[in-house]
Amino acid sequence: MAMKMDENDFKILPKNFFQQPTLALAKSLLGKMLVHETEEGVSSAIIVETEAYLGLTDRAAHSYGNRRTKRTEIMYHDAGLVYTYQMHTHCLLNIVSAGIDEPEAVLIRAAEPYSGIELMLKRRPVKDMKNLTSGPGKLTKAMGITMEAYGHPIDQRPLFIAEGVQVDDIKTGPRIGIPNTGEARDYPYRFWIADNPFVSR
DNA sequence: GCAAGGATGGCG
DNA sequence: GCCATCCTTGCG
Repeated sequence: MAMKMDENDFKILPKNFFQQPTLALAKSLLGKMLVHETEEGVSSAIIVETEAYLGLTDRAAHSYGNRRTKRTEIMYHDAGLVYTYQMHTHCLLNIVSAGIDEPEAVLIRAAEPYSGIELMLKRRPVKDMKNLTSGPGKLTKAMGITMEAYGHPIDQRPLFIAEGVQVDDIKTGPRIGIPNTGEARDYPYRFWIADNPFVSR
């Protein structure tokens, strides 16, 4: 009988993994496993694209200029908490980074389906598999991640990040979709795994 | 109150 | 490249 994958095989990354500088964390998250356990089942995907948002001085960040609102409040708290917010009709997933009152975060932009693919296709039917999780709104839909995740510690079930695969070739470039943020538009705060087909655009 | 504007996705 | 869509924000 063949070995079967189950949620117990995932090695959850501890809280201190998220306590590193935001740019370093954004890179470190590439190749890691994003896992969500729900009543419908378990789905997981390998993170292949991230973006860093550096808070107070980064005009593209929601917390730019110390804008502490109900929405951004969680960014001012501990590294490793989930910052979800709605963009148009979608929920976007971020991991809070840096220290208390340093409102920085890493946006998870794209992932490669790993397990629970049937379940993900049920949540988000697509003809081409390349479309399943190749964008920040796509991956949350496919993995059943909603605004309910706001404030959740990402080192705990049912939504967590685990050890994944070795990554050797990381690409860097400007972030996506922030045209009106002055010079911040060109900051090289976007990271992705070279040649991975699930990277957005 | 209300208008403006997105860290998007899908279609042409 | 265009637009549907809907919540958050800032201002009146």
